[in-house]
Amino acid sequence: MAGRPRSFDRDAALGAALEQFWRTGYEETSVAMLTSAMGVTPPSLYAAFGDKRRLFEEASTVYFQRTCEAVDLAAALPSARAAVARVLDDTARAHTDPATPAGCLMLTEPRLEAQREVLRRRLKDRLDQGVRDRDLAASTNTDHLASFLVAVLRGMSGSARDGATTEDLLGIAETAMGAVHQVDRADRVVGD
Amino acid sequence: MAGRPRSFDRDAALGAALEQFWRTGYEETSVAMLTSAMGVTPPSLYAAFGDKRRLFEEASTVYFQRTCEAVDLAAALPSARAAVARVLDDTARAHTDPATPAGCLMLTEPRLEAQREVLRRRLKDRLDQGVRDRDLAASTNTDHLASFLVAVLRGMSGSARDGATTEDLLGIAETAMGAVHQVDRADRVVGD
DNA sequence: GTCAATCAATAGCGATCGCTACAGAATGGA
DNA sequence: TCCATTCTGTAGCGATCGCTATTGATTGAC
Repeated sequence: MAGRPRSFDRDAALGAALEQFWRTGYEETSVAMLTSAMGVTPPSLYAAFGDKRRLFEEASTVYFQRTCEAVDLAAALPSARAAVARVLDDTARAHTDPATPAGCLMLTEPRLEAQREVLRRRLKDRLDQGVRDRDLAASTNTDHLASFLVAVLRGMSGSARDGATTEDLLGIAETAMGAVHQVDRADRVVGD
Repeated sequence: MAGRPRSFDRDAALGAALEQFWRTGYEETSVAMLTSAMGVTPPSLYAAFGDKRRLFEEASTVYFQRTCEAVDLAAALPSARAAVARVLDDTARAHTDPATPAGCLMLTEPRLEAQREVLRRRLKDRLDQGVRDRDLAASTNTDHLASFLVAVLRGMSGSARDGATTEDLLGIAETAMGAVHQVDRADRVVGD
């Protein structure tokens, strides 16, 4: 029944595929690049992962779950403002980590729109909680603010791909924080 | 000396190429897609524009000049804050204009990094002028603010490609404005 | 040891990639 | 009119694309 065991570590190969997709994006990554990065021949790749699209989906799911864990960790902070600051700070550092490709696969890859919407939704939920906790102004438009934050994160990812440094991204993050508790100026003055 | 005249309008063909590049990006746009969009056969394309890369450069230069004109128009507004608001508002509308592809070629295409840097520089110059005019706080970090604005514009472009509406982008733009004159909170309170 | 099952590697499929050789059509100058 | 020149379209170049038929190697079950 049981035949010859596979000669490579599936998880390690998946990780290598993720890094390649991360570095060059879905369309620009050829199967030849993947097999080279994974140390696997094409038939093994297709036997283990189906096809290029499914390999990408599996790899991007790993990536997505990592991202969600980081966001959940930040969301656990006591105030919405602190949570947002943490997400922005983490992102600035992660996007320029020399140990990984620049930028963020989830924010850069066109076909991961659904994951971006999930991220947006999580941010909005945390902001809504912040409004209930009264650490954000009651008049805060959390929809706009969440979309704004995703846009900033995405912009940071693009800047990182263009060669921005950690300090550049931290500057963007710090500037973006200026928009977080100031959606309604009357409330801001009162609230402070 | 003069041989057979070309049978197509070069500028019109260039415009069609621009739209195709705008819609699908450089790498994802094949020469076959270009010839189809331009109504021209491959040899005519190569005779008139050199090769795919040079055609892209010519088309993106047209696009870049249009963008610069719009930014210069906004920069002519009396206050830096008004200029930034205008750029954000224009961008929100342009990125969702049904007459053109969603998003912005200059902000989305990886190989147009140099143009993004020029845009960033123009924004920074206008912000510096705003500091000199005292309509921005003296402590404003115009480098960070300019990088932030490019990141937001870029995020808006990506959101538009994901299907965001004009209203979505206007919400992002409005939220981003909250970060413009609030870089230093002490100055903000005094200044208002 | 034998066999069924599962893997790995070579080699190459049809399609598309960016690009061009070639030949015919259309022009202005002599 | 005839030629040099330039454009146009067909047809196809070599390379790469995503993917797979085929074969031989390696395993556990019996």
